[in-house]
Amino acid sequence: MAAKGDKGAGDPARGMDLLWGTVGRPSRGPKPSMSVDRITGTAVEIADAEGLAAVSMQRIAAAFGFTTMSLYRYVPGKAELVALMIDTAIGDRPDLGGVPGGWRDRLAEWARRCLRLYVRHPWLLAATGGNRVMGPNELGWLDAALAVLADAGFTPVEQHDAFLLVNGHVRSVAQYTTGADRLRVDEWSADLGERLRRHGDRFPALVAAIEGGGYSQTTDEPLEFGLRCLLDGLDRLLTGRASPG
Amino acid sequence: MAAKGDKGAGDPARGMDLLWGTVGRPSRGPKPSMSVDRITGTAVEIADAEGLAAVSMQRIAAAFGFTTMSLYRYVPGKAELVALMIDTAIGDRPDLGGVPGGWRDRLAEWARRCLRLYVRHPWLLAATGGNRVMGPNELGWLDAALAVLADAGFTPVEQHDAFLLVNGHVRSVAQYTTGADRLRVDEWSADLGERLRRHGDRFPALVAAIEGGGYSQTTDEPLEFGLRCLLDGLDRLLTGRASPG
DNA sequence: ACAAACAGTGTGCGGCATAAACAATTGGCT
DNA sequence: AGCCAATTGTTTATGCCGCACACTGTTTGT
Repeated sequence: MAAKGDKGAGDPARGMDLLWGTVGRPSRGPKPSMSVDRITGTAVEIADAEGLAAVSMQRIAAAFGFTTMSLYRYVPGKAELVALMIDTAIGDRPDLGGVPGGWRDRLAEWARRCLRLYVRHPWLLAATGGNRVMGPNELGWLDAALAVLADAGFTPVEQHDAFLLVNGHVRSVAQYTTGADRLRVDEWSADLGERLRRHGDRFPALVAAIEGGGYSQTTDEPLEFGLRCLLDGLDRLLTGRASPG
Repeated sequence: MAAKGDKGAGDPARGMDLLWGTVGRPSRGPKPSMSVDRITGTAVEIADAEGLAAVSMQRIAAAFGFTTMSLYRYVPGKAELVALMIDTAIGDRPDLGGVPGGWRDRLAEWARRCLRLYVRHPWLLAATGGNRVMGPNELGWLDAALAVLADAGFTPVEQHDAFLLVNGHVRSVAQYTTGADRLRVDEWSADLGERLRRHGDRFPALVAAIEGGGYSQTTDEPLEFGLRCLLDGLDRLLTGRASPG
């Protein structure tokens, strides 16, 4: 008889407890052969190596030599497992205390470390695509950024909007640089170039830009360009308020 | 015997021809009951109403009263169909000729219309997540933005980086506002609030920001805030170059 | 000693994309 | 007019996927 407050393995609310590490281990019963951490860890390894699509319950279980269904003794479902993967890959909040300079340098450093995360785990972009519940580590990163912005003198709403802005830029650069299916893109890019040359009059600005210097090749250049613009704009907001004359 | 230049229904290179409308209709054989346009159209309708996950070959075929496999006579595979859906949903390039004001106003108008696209088709965000080949309509939107930036006096590389910046902001705001699985989020948000209150010391800036005014409720506010910052930063780049004294 | 709680297995369902072989239809060419 | 080749739509089957359910065996509190 399960009490109404129970959180069995199949309880969807257990996902939050897993995320926050507040899970009570049972006393009776056989000792578990695996653990949520080890399952999540191998899932992240698979995703890092072969992409998020390669992460299936069967694939993870096979890596342990167990059956697929055994995983459901540890994790309520795949959605919860992905949430765990995300928070694991994100890791501890960045320590921006030792960053020299002002709030601009600290926020820029936050962005650079965030981008490094997306580069290390290319699947993170797709996994964090939709609206979802943030885990403690993700909240930690959010808090670190908000702390910098609050210290700089922005209001709560401005902190929120500024975070959305910086985070969006990092994700945009990450998407531009970390190509998941580069192979198929290369396969078609020749065809695309051909068509662009044929329909050049339909895309004059695009053709002109490509011929006039193309696009950035390095990862850092687009990130730093955007950061400079962003921080300049945010700075203008602050200075305009400090000296309203 | 298929010649080496042939593009049958199963040929993956046919995807590009479908995207660009350069497809030769056969003369022999029965008259087709469906068309690529109608298939793509209903696929978009399904995605608009029930999300991208609801779009399956069987679902589309059932909407026509045909079998699943019949679709493969028109489309090489699902990936190509999604590409067609994207370019269909994006639609014709925006006409920014009639927008009063300078390049700032035109670029802002581009961003607003782009956001409207994501609001109208919430699945577009996820569908355009990874690296992929852009269709003619998407290239048109890109060209429209590059034209504004080129006219303002930015170099080709700057045009590219600035586009990445603006586009990223729009996508960021779109992700924040258009919640796909809002239900499950709401289901957990109460639990999250409880945990935030309990672990408040771990996220001081976050708690302070929430208690001090929360976050933006409207769609427009975060978009306009970010746009102002972005355009200010871009403007500074131009004016700094015009008067280097 | 016994029963409750738990771990891992086996089986099976419904859904997904898609490959292959097939019958029916149509038009170009002789 | 008639044939053949090209094309359409169907049938059938394969191999994935997440996951529900019933079952066996193990551990531990009482």
